[in-house]
Amino acid sequence: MKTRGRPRAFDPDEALDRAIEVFWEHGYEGASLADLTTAMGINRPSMYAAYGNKEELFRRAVTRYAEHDMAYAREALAEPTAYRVIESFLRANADALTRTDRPAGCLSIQGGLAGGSDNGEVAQFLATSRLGGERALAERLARAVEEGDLPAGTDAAALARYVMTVSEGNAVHAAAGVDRASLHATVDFALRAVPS
Amino acid sequence: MKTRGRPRAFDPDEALDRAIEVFWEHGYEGASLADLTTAMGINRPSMYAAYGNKEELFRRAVTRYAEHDMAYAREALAEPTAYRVIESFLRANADALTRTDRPAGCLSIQGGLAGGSDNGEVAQFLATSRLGGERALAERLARAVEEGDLPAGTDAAALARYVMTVSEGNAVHAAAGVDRASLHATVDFALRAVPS
DNA sequence: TTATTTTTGTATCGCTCGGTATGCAATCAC
DNA sequence: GTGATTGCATACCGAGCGATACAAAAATAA
Repeated sequence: MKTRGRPRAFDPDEALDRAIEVFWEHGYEGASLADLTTAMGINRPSMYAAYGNKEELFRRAVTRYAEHDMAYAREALAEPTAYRVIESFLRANADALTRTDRPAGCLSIQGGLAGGSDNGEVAQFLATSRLGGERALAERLARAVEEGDLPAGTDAAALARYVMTVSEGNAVHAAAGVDRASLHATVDFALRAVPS
Repeated sequence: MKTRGRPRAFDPDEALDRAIEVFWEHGYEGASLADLTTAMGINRPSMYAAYGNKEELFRRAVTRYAEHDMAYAREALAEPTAYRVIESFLRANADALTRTDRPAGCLSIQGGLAGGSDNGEVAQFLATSRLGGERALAERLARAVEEGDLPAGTDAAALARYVMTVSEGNAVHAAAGVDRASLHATVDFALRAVPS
């Protein structure tokens, strides 16, 4: 019942990867359907049939981006100490922001900070997505406080927010063309603030 | 020769302030001429006569924003020590990002990070504008190194970039609705990294 | 084969966008 | 007053937007 009809001539995940890059470079509003479908190598009706509409395509793109392009964030949480969690995250982040085979910066920030023509729904979706990462980091750091890995009384949520702030600031810099070494120099400073 | 003809019925600077808020909230692309002229209280032809076109209006808005809404940045540079320069800047920045009488966040970031339909000219203009602030701070910090106020060998440019990174990250958080106290908590952490 | 189902390509929809042409209103020079 | 000059208001332009209608194409089911 699923194999009937003309078979799809493209790989939805691969097409999604192309869409990710377009959204990444131009933002949600700046990415037109013409840009998107051209990059994806499909026609408009195929896109609508496969993903629904532009906003849904974007949400799927962001989801896939979070799972694949930001896998380093989840991996960093597995580091044994709070300091190494933070360092691993910020280093991998600085590298990811300056990959030569991908647009500079971070989709979840470049996608759209301000509420565009819609009532900020896209921006809010992205903000919620980012906040999810921050909460995960906060939980990991709270565990570190419990374990005595971080000084007692350390505000894990605030420290997590600080780390994410540095990461987002680096994303802004990367989008502006700042190079990898400079981002790592920023990380060098940022790490000095981590309690030991 | 200037007082001939029908007098202008609006104050260009005040109208510009209204335009600033629209760009601030919706970004360059998300702000339509209908939004802008409505907020400015003028008709389309009046806008074109007074400012040229949408992009020119935006550039003037950003310029005025930098001069007025970010005056605290220049004032911070006048503080006597490097640490107080940085603290003053980050504190005032956190307050400015969460003013209740203005949109949350920072125009020069919300205006547009990604290159939209144009070839990223607006994003580049904003990036250059931000970089100007970073350079001014770097020069102030370099002076502090010379004066022995910062440890010899301190990389003033890197420290300035770090401070701006925190400020930009806070702007991203503020745009997402994070409150003032949380931004200051981030500043608390950030200041620990400043060499003394 | 024939009927059914799904995708594809083309051509187009209604709408909103940034930008303007045109005529009227308001002021100054004389 | 009268004419020149400038800003204001309406109505409109071509272009590009996101989204679709429609029919040909390609597969399975019978």
